[in-house]
Amino acid sequence: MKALPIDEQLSILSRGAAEIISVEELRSALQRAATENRPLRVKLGTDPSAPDIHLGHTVVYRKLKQFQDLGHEVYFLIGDFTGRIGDPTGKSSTRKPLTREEVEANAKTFADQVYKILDPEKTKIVFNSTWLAPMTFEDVIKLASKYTVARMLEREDFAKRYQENKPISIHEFFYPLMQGYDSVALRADVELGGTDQKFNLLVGRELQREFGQTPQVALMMPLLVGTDGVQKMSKSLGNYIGIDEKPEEMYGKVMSIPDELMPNYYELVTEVPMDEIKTIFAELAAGRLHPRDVKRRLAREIVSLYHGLEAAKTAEETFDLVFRRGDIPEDIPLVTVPAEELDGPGQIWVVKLLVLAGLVGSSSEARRMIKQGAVKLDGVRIEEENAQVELASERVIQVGKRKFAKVVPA
RNA sequence: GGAGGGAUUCCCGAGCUGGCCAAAGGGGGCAGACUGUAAAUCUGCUGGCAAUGCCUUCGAAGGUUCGAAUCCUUCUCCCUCCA
Repeated sequence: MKALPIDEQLSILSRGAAEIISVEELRSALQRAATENRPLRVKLGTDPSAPDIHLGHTVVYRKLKQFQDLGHEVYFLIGDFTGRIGDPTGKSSTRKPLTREEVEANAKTFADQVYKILDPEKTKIVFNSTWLAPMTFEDVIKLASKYTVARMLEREDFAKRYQENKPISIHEFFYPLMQGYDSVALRADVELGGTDQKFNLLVGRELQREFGQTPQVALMMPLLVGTDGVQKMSKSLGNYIGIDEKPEEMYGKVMSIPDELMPNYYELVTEVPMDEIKTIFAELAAGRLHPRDVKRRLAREIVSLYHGLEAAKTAEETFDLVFRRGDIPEDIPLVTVPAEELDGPGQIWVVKLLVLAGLVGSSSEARRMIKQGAVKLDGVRIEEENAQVELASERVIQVGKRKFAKVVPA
């Protein structure tokens, strides 16, 4: 393994990290790996439910990739067993166990998406049911005996619930234990996770020590803030940027983040070198760079990571066309309007046209949009909700700034 | 086991002396203006329907009434206190 100087490795690995427990241990682990010519075993655990990877997830995946680039091995752990227990949020106490087929299907989807970032050659996908399922009740008791209730209650959400007299099921205590035991089973040298995983990562260290292993280094990455600029990125909050999204969509979403988020995004989800990032923001602060251009660059960087440079450029052009000049994008859905929907030769009611084009959810919504001046046909605003419009040949109808459809009579 | 409180539209939360309730207010979302694309700000909209009317909606099912989110009965679920 041709290793970079340890300090250089450390600086790469520390980029964006919220906390490393501890930096010194990481340094000696890297040192050990270099002298013994043995790659570090880097673990990341993930939920087995259907994956749909967004930029938020990629923060940790990028970190894993950095380990790979430095020659280390990644263990991408799918918590298929853990998933049957339910996570300790108290709410979704029990989940349906996934079938073997579902687990495998999800694993494949995961792999497809994760390999957009990770190097398949250096990635091992593992399932924790492999070692957790065969454990006997006796094994479990033994494992449980290695941790105390007091230490469990250090975990913030447990402590809070305990204090507020909210129920904590015994089985929830096993969640951190299982995750920790995964580290033992994998003999992990490093475990990555979001800051919300701190407690679990620390349990891993504790258990490894109990089992006579060198405790793993816990490397925590911050949770990426979503496009709303407030809450963490998550699919259910709708403030996410999926890595499978179309380039145009992705570019637009990046452009919509608040300016304050830019440094954060540059650091966590692009490959722009730290030095350069510092320069960019120094220039920005000095007023020599326009925030818009800094954000354009960010959007280009992100889109090209997942779709390539060409697609990023095209997305940028489309974006400029639509938003800066108010033109109509090139690639918009074409909807054929069936003849029976027409009211007369080449005539149709706008409201109906909007519904058929799929630009609004109901005719009531269509009326509202028209009243608010959001509807344009070939760039001309429609003012009257009962308007009949001509539809003899292809026309472009638009709702708001970004919803377009080409409509054509059958 | 006993006593009490609650379930309202996407979310939180008023209403609950029966009609003026498609249901206050806030949040979120959407749209318009402004911009740099955003953020911030201001304004408007925010159940459905070829629509100054009609239909469905206030945990579920029944009932009282000309008329029920509002009153009665049963049921389901949640919470608090006592044991």
